[in-house]
Amino acid sequence: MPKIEQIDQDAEQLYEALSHLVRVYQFRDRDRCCCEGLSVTQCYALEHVIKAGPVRVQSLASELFLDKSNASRLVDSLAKQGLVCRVPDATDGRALAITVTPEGVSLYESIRSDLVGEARNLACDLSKEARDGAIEMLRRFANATEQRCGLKDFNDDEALPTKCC
Amino acid sequence: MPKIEQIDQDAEQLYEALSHLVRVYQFRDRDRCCCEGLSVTQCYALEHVIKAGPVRVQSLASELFLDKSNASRLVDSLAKQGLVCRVPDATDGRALAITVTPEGVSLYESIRSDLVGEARNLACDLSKEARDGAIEMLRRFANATEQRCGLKDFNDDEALPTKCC
DNA sequence: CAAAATACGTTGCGAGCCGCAACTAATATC
DNA sequence: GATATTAGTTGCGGCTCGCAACGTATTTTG
Repeated sequence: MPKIEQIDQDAEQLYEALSHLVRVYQFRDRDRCCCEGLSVTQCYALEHVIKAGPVRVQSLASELFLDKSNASRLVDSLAKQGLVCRVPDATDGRALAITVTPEGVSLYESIRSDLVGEARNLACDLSKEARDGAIEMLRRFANATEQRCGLKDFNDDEALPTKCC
Repeated sequence: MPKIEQIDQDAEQLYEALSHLVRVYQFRDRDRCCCEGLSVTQCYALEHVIKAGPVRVQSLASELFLDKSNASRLVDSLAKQGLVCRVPDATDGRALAITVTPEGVSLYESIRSDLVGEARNLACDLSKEARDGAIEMLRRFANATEQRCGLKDFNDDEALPTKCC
């Protein structure tokens, strides 16, 4: 029963696989052709506007780990394509409510259904336990990386991260 | 027995989790502080030099999906830090053999063991089947994205990709 | 063998995305 | 009402990227 060794071996394979995936996605972003002419960042921005309803620039910035200046420029680019609109906020004259247009919704739905469909095809022959394991690992990797890089809100004022990121 | 619906639901969760993970990694790259002062790209470049032995600039470029000009600049940055060396290739006077220095090896081993250790900690309480599922899904996502983006070598001259990427 | 074509790597250039800082306008505080 | 704070925009410099032009070395061709 080589249990410990088995886990070490799996950890190596997880690292390799994650590493490869991230590398591929870096290219995908670089090429700026994520889907339907949107960059990956634009795609996430659109997603956030749709999911979080009318949204402030600052909310978009923190969701995408961007400076507000770039969040503003990102809104520019989406607005120029008619996917979102800048609407004056009713309760605060300084703020804007970023809203999605019907074109934005339908484009996002199209992208999302493509990608969910791809995930479905890739996962459909796996057992339920294997699929659940994959979902869980993806979440844990994301959370661990967020924490390692100090992105998380520091709700608890514990010791600083031990590593620079 | 809601089998189909279960798979659809899992596919959505896979998409969400992958999406989140990729977003976090995009930030991690942006901050240029992947590990020990190396950017993610530099880290992958170092890894390739170590794994593939003395290597040409062009090989590095294709491994990282980069133009050879940027691969050359990447070698510059690693050489400046004393992690790799440019050695004239014995068999071809035009080419260079990029070799890793002892400092490069030890830095990479340190980074790798940190990340493999993190993967181990994140995966150790999962069942074998769940871990295998995670490894398999990461690989499939990477391959699917490569193919969708037209990165793969087109060994088979089948029809072109149906989507722009 | 000489000339042309090809291959390897470097550098120059412009484009895009990034964060920081300065700015305008609106709101909150006293 | 004066001052401080907040939301968002714009200017700036930095970094990475791909493309194109270049120098050098090799391979191909006549």
